[in-house]
Amino acid sequence: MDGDVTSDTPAPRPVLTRARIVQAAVGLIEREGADALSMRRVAAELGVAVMSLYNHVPNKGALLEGVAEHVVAGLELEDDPGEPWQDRARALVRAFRKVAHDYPRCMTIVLTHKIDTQLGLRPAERALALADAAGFDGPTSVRIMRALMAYALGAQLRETGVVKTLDNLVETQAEAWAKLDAAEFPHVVALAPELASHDPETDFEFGLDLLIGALDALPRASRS
Amino acid sequence: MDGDVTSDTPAPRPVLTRARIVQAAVGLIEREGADALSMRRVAAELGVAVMSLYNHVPNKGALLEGVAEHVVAGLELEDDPGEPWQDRARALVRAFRKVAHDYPRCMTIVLTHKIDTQLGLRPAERALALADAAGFDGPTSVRIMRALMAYALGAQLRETGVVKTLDNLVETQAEAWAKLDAAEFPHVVALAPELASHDPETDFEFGLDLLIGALDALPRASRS
DNA sequence: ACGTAAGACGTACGTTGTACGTACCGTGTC
DNA sequence: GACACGGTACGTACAACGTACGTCTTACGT
Repeated sequence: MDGDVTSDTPAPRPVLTRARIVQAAVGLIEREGADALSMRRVAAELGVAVMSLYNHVPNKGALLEGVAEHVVAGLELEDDPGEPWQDRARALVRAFRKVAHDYPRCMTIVLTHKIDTQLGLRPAERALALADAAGFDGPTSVRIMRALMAYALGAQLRETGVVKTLDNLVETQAEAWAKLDAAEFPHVVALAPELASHDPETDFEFGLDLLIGALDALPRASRS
Repeated sequence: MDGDVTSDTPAPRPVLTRARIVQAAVGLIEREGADALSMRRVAAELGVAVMSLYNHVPNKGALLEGVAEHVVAGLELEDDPGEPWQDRARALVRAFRKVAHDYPRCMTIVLTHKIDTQLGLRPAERALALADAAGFDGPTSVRIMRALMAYALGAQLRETGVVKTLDNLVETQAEAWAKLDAAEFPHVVALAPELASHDPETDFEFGLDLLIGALDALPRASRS
């Protein structure tokens, strides 16, 4: 009566695999935060013993790398070389924004673990391709890529709250505002409402337009 | 003979204080990495028992916040309102670069822990002040601050190698280059030398000039 | 001189990552 | 069909971790 379990569609549950482990880890992190991730919790999530995980993952660090890999694999990088390069650049940076929004609590791990698959190179390739299409020479293209990456990264960190410092405390502790003396932080106090009201979308696009506009104004060999 | 120990300059060694604990933690992190930090190691560093730390720090999380606080306190934010705002903006963003260079391995912690002192607001205040000086209105100033922060953050993360992913693997694994097929990553392969040769200084300034130039070109109420 | 509060310390508990040995199970090879 | 074998699941065990709790020493106000 249990013979048909071995059909051509084996029930995915009992089969333990690296992909399933990573997925469970990602789910756990998104639900309870990166601190809550432990090999025991992941094992419990999958209904297996702790050490069974080590048949598919050498250690916890490798699991975290797997998580980072999984997240960047979620980058939707469809590209239409026919479009103007400005729009392609926007789409690229926005793809970053999307994954960061989809996996907010995984971002810490993505940022602190390297990705040794070629997946990590896809964004770089895209950025270089469109810089090339825009008519920039090699070295400049590399710098453009790095500047775009830097902005995409930083903006996303701020928005998802991975970076707790800087101006993020603004919205959380309303009572702290009272203790600020306007003498030391006049502009911060004066612009309190603007600082408190988050409109990440336009904030993000503002900086993005700034950068792309600057790139557009840059001299280059061939104009489109 | 030990009476003069209680002079006006008490020997800093035996006196256990929060500042000394934080400093030891920072030193340990910079020497051995953030993973090596543990309450026991810090205590050993200071030659005290583990639980003695808890008289000055409620828990490890608070210690990490202290570390983050210490690092941002190192921001050298001298400012001359007389200078053109472009130069002031450059100085501000470069201050970020400097601390990130001074405490590279602490950056992970700085980024993932909030700072509840007013120290965290100093950069924001500076950015808003110079945006104001440049003649931008309130909401725009806030956006400018956020864009500058985003770039400063992202650029520094890339440079210090906190972000292991993206294009950082490029320089480390020279053998990986061979496995890249030029069909999938034509631009990456073509620009390999440029990608490998790191000139962080000019990379950083390139993006910074891009941003500030774009700001300069932005319409605003009062021109300087 | 004495009570009191603060700080340094030791012990102990629960949780973590993982090294190691064991048991099962499907797949060639005779 | 019997059998050895490689891969996988599992349980046990250990060192290191964060920290709650109780104790002891010490400095100080009275």
